[in-house]
Amino acid sequence: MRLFWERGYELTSINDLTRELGISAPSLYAAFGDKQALFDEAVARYEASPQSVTTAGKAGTSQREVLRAMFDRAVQEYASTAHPRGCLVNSEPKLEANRTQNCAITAARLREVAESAEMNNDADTLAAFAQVMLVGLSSYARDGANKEQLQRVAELALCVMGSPQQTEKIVP
Amino acid sequence: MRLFWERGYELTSINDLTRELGISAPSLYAAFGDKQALFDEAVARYEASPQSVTTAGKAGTSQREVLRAMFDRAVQEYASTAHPRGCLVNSEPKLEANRTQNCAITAARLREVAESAEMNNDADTLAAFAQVMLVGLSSYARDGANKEQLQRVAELALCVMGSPQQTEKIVP
DNA sequence: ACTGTTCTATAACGACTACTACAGAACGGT
DNA sequence: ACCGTTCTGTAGTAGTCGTTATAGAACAGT
Repeated sequence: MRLFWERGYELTSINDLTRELGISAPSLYAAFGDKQALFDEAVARYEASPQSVTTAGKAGTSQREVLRAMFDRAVQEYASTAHPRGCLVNSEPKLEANRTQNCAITAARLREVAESAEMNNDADTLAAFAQVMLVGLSSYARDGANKEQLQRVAELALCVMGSPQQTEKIVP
Repeated sequence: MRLFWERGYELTSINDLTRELGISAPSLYAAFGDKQALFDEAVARYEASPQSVTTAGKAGTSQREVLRAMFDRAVQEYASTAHPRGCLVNSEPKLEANRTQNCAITAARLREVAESAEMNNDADTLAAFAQVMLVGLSSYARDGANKEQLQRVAELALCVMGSPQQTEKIVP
């Protein structure tokens, strides 16, 4: 997972993988099938991580809070030095289907928390905007941006939701 | 340029290039040096194109108009079917330096048109936000988004600048 | 101790990579 | 018509790619 994450699919060779895993090629093929299957398992493991941005979207009770939770998680994770920079899914050309699905998941989540005051924000467009931000932030982190730089951009992006006071839930 | 644009550097082989150009490998090497040099020339040609997003940023007399011009151009170009989807520079991992430089160019342009009413928007952060949006939009287009989808996201992104009336230039 | 199974590593496969030595064709100048 | 230069294609370099056939080691059951 780490190797695919930092180099991408094409630039990660079986040789790199066997050296890193400490096993020989036939063992790798016996265990995983082929390179694509190993990659699929790595991606599945990545997406199942509790640190994933998608799972962060489950928090929050308003559209703004959902986006904030996702952006905060992205800022935290994409700039972390504990693992490769950026996002595996949002950086890898082979993972178009995953990005599209994540976008759909976000749109569904946004519809769940939609309030009358924010209904003017189309959930699909808002989810696409969030996905665009995440891909862009991942690239920005890969290009060397630190956590503070990511934070400022994410903060600015939240302006599309208006000020927090405007969208705060009004309990009757 | 077209091949690098649609497949990226690593996935474009000399064989692909010679077949497309209709010349043989030795001629290609005599003309361009090596693969990297040919790639550099292709990127230079791409960036010098009058359709480039960077040149679009030269228009506009306010920070908002500069961003709008860039986003409009991105929407127009990234979803065009006249050439590969998305952006060569913003999709290619090898071109980190180009992205960083484009970000600096945008920041400088934003400072030029800065007005007292918008000085609260830090030009560097705003340029980084624009760059993040462009990378994200490029990925979105590559993943299959059409012009209308890009347009809606770009429109939403402009909300960070407030409504047009607020930032419109006030002639004394 | 012997057998059958499971795991591992060495070594090789064919196909591809970027790149180039060399030979022949095409060309302009005299 | 001939020579020298420039260009082009054929063919090949060494290396890497993903993948696998094969042979030996480790191990459990009888």
